[in-house]
Amino acid sequence: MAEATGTRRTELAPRYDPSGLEGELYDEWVDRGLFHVAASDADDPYVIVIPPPNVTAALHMGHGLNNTIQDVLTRYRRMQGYDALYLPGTDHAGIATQNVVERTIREEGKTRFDLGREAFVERVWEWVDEYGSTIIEQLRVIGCSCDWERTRFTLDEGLSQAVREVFVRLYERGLVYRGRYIINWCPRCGTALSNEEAEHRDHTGRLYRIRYPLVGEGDAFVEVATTRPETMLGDTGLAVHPDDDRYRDLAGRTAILPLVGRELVVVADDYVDPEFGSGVVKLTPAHDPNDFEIARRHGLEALDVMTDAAEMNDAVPEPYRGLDRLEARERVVADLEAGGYLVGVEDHAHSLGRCYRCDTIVEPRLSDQWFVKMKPLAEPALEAYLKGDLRFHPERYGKIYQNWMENIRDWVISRQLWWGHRIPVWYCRENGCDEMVVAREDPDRCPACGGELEQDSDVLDTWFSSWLWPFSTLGWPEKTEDLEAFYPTDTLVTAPEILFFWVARMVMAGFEFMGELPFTDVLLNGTVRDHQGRRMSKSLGNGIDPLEVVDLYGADAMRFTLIRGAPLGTDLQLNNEDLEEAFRPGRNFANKIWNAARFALPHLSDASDPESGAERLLADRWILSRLARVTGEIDEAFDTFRLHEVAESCHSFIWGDFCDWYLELAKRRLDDPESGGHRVAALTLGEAMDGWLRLLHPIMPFVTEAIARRLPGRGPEDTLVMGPWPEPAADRIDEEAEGAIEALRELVGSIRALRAEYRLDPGKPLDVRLAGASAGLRRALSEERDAVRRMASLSTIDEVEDGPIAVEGEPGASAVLRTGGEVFIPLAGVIDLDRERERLTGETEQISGLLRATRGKLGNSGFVDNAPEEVVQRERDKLDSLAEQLERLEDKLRSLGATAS
RNA sequence: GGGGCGGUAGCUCAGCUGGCUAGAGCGCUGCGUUCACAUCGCAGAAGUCGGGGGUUCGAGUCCCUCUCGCCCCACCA
Repeated sequence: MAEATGTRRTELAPRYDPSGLEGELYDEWVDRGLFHVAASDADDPYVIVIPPPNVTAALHMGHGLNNTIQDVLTRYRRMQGYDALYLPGTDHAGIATQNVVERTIREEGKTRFDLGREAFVERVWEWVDEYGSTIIEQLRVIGCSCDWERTRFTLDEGLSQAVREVFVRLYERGLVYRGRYIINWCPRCGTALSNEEAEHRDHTGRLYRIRYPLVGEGDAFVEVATTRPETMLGDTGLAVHPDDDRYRDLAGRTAILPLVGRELVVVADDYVDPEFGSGVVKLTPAHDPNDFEIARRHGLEALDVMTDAAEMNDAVPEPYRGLDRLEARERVVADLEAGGYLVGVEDHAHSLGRCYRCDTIVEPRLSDQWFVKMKPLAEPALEAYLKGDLRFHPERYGKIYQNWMENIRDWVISRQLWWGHRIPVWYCRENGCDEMVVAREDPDRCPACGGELEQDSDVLDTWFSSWLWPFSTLGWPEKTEDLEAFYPTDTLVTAPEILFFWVARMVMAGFEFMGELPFTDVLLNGTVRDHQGRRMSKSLGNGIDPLEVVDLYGADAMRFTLIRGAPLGTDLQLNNEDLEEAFRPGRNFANKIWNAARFALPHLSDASDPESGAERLLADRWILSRLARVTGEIDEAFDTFRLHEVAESCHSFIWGDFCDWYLELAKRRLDDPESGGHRVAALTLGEAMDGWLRLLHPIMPFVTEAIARRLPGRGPEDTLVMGPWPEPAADRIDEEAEGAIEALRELVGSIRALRAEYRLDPGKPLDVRLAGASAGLRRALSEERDAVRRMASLSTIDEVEDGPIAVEGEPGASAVLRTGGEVFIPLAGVIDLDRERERLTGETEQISGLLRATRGKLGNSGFVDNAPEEVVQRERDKLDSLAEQLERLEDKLRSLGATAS
């Protein structure tokens, strides 16, 4: 990077090597503060907040995709002149982080209880201080242009203040409450989980049919069905449907709970489905949400029969105490069978909730927890979507969001963990004083009796801090300059898995605490999968390490491959067993650009204004016209978040138009430094490159920057990072030049095709004749004759003005051009005339088929009257072109002595 | 049970409000090493657009239906 910019012939390696170069550029950008935005300067902000990764996380390909998308959007807006802020940070991730540190102390043979709460939390902080910024550092490697001066952590002082403020406010509004309900409990993590944190998966279990004897009725019994026989130890009743004729007189009678001997009253309740099982339900109110509801309606008690670890507790008969719930199940079933109570067992498919952090089967369990009442919060969040203020990309996620909002349930926010935001609630320990204090500042003594207070031992759900992220990171609840300048943010980019966990809740928090949406557009990126379509995961070991990819192929190659491979709303498949195959497109593209620059750079300093001498040629006008069009297409693609189209457009323009054609056409002039044309070509070359380097910069920031600073008159102090972004110059759209160069491309292409068709020696220059060429093609040819000769390997091109292109029966190969005219390659002694006739006959059939179809269309008044004029005109033009092609083909065949078909 | 999505070339996918002879990358076949790039160039093969019906001048695109996949939500024991 230290090369003198004054050197005219910069020596570039023939292979692009991103290693070293990317890191240096990145450091330089950061050192110059290019990614930092001060609130005082932010007149026109564009803001993206990162979905804060867990502090325990290492960067994986999912982040790679997600963060690259955020960075591409940010860089685009920054180049357009917005005060673009990409705000980074991490999440304290309560359960995940606590688990990680518990594992490390387990290696010392200890548990968190051995250390005690304070010492354990201290250990977690030590861990976070040491490893917590790993993922943040890794984001730099992939080129993310984050404002590092604003890095936040959900347990920072300020963010913790926000959490506390929110809890207290919601409590004051009556939206936070404490209650005893059935919640999902993870016995391994030892904590309550929200509905979202319990993942339901299908499972084939068993359905056990059990007899419960009726009291005082001899051998009479009722049969019940259950998938969880161990919970019967906590049964406190039975239920039937009130209209079930079979059990019309059963309600009010009493049954005996086998193995326990407790008497159970039978109640009648609408909830019971007479179709299922025997139509009699056992009620275990402490371990089943439905049973809990029924029991409450009928005043039945709830008996918790398990410990925190899901082992049977002292409320069950002695033989079962201390058994794990699954061991207890076996034991209960065996005992039922021995006692003659078991009627039958059958397979039964149902779904089981599992802990999203450790996959343990969750236990529905009655316990005291804190909840947020969600319905009032959901109303404005739902309305914002229905009104169109909140948009999802792809749109279908809006319906999923709507469905969730409409069926929202209260949110359990207390967690029985040590790592996290402590619940700001204190209880008076004084005998007989029931005072509870909910406070923003830690209270000293009980305000009622002056007694000692004890803080609630629970912490809050991690997501209770994440949902504040778009404003807590900007200083809320303080009225900061940042908040004023950067809230609301603009685009939220995240994975669909956390639509409910995070996105939906942020929208609710935005309305509740800031009075407006936290962002207007939500972009949901797809999932990264391996070659077999499986989700990449640690446990499958099928992940791809982004750092390894960067190391091998460069961040640009990775970014391009990801963006180009992931159209909006689709998953991205990458071959995890062959990284080169997976990332080759990006690597090759970077190399292609590098080599185009390697060729072009030495010429650019010769550029001068066309007015000082020669005119721009059609080729020059064409490439600038194409650039203008592509710029417009790219802006449109950005506006609709179709980033893969941005990548695609850059790729096809740079490779397919600029490298394959413009450079080839310009070479002749560039190689002749004496001509005025040389200066014009150099000028155009520089303009085109300047344009596409900028267009591509958001996706491939490094290679574009490395090249841009080698352009004449530019140095290391000039950067693409701050723009400007190219304007889609409408005045450069040039239909004439596009038509002419298009015809020229077809001419070259068809000669090449004939050469391949007849396996002509690739090195041997040919003589060709051209007849009936359009004015545009003739003009293009007059400008680019030498270039065409070189590209098609020709010695002469004879333009036949009048008369036939070949004498009757002259051996040779012909091609009829769609853009008008005909090419003939005389090939005495080489060509097989039969074969040529056959080939031309095939083409004739194809063209006449199309011609028939087109004629039919235009002869149909329904079409001509109804279709837009533009479409009809296109068909007319097509008809003319096809008719001409057909005529030429038929003439050709006649001259070869064949009967035209 | 409720909600949502998808089936286009061997593979992964584009094809946006219906309208050029349905495209791209990878893979495959053939040819090519002087003049930026073999991480390259040129040419080529390959598609009943899941099946059926309908609307329309016109359907890969809209509607219905069947079929095959996938995802999310849900308290039927």
